[in-house]
Amino acid sequence: MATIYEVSELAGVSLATVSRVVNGTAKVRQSTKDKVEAAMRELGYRPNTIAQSLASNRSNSVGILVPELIGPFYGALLSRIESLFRAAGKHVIIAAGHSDAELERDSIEFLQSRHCDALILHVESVSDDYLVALAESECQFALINRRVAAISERCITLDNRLGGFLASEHLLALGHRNIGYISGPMWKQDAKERYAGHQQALMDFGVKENQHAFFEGDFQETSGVAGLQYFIEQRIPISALVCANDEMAAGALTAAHDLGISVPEQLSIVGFDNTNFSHYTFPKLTTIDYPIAEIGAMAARWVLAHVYQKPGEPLVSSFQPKLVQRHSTFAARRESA
Amino acid sequence: MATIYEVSELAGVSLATVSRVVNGTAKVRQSTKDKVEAAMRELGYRPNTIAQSLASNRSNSVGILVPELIGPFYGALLSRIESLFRAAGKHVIIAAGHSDAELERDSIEFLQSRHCDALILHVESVSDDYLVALAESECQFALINRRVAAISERCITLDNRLGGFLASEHLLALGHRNIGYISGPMWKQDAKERYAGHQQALMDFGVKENQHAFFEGDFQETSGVAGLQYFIEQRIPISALVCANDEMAAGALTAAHDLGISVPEQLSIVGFDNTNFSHYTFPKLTTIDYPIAEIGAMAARWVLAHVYQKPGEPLVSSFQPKLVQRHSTFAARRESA
DNA sequence: TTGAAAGCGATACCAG
DNA sequence: CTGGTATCGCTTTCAA
Repeated sequence: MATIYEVSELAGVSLATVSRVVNGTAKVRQSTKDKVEAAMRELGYRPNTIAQSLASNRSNSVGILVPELIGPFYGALLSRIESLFRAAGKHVIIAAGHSDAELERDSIEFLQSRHCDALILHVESVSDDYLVALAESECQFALINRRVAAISERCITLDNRLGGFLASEHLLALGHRNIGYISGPMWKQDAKERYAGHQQALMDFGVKENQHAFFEGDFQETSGVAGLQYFIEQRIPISALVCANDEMAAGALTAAHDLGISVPEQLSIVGFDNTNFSHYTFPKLTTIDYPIAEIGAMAARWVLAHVYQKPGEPLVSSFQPKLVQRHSTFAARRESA
Repeated sequence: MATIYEVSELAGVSLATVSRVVNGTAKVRQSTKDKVEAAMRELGYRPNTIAQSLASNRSNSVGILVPELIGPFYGALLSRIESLFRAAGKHVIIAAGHSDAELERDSIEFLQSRHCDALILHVESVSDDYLVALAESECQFALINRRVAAISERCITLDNRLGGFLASEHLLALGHRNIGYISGPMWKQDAKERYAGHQQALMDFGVKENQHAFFEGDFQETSGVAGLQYFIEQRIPISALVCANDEMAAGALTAAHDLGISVPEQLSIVGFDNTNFSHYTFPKLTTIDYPIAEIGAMAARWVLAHVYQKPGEPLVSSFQPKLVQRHSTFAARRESA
């Protein structure tokens, strides 16, 4: 591979000049520029990104840390982020944190050791303090799906509370009064907020929450089946069920089939996230749309604007979820029936 | 961040010596080594990977090119590959080719410009010749899910033909004789092979293929619904349906529900891939397991062995799919009934 | 076993 | 507008 040195020689100009035409960092006379470009073409020159990074102290790479690479959720995020950065000539380095504090810290260090210009973090286990400290070091990063007050200008989130509210409001409006709730792990911020939204909706409709109609799951399918089984065994009377994500909703749906409970006639179910499989279920899942790809895109724009000085459309830091009504929810039977 | 220079000064040794203890490239007296390590610890030294790359001409990064980041399939692949390389101190740079020849080539160039030490390619549109030429350049890469004779030592594949065979054999053994087939785009190698396996099974059972019971889909859910609709409209009599992937099977399942066809009683359906949502469907999908994560792991091992001289377990280049029997298939009704 | 010094391929500052 | 040159942080001969 040709180096900048060979190009400068062939074009009969200095190293510095070649660098200028490559980067467009300063004015160069058109005729010189032409010579240089001809030389570059002739040699098939392509700048060595590694050398560029070392000299410029910028790696043109951004690190992305998500909980999992597998599963229906983060793919959409990564996909969007990758294509945006790709178009900007940056590349993404991807790591998985597996919702484990130590692994998350490791991953961040790993990404930093790779000299990423910026990070996009979707972390759940690491403490707020850690993130604040990280922000105080010279590390540039955007935080997804988590709001930390001290660094809120870097946070891009979904209004999870509103999402939880919408899910339950939908059911309440349909006439349901006995609503079960299968939550995510309550140590996770989003799980907590979604649940808070649920409670808010109950309150707004003047419905008293049945403390027993709550089951703490783990966002996995299996806890969806466990949750529904629990409610049935405990004879908790419910005509509707909100699950804090689609996986658990799918699990509950399966359990309902197995228990001979027909959905939505006997039991309405609503999920959360609108993952790609939510319309593969039967009946198709009513759920809350989580615009994860948009959020990823926004994080990418944040980086482009703050780190690469490429301002684009204005940044928005909070997104609104909305209800996607499909076939797993149904009007409650009249009590008089 | 401390540099190697500062470490050498603090430890009272030369740059070269520090480099030696960092890389273990040569014997260093234990006492010197201790001094150096103490100094490194004191300064929190971490080598600058960019400088290492420039000097050593190795980037410790491997590029992964897959068709899509989104969707249920490649996440599993990426996940496994990432964790294997991470453990080996390498990082992965990920790009998407979107099944488009130009984009695939672009992506490969992009990855090369990033000076990846090796690539792992899952490409479908680029020609065999291109890949052979690429192999003849100095580029190191492993090819996933595609067999190119001239470079077969770099190929890691699933026996798609066997998979197609197993799917249809299962149905035939269940007594089905009118079997519809919804294939992937026939220009894709895997789609062709799966179909060939299907034909083989029919032949083995002495069943004549109904040419009209074939529908060419595009591996997307929508073509699954289109396919089943087509068979029904054309009044092609089928009691079973094999779909060349799970997405299309899920689509066919949905269509069956909508058309009032009960699965599996009136129609058995088998998918292919065993994607993570295949047990969210109702009934749960019988399918062919595609050990995509294992295949990814093998590709990673190939790279570790061939590029980084870290031999591990022996390499295998072809994987066997197997049938995963769930609830979407059922014995054919006796003809006499 | 250790040190000195020459790169690796760019960037960027300082003159001219 | 262009050239010279120091520099980025590390690896890798070559000698000692």
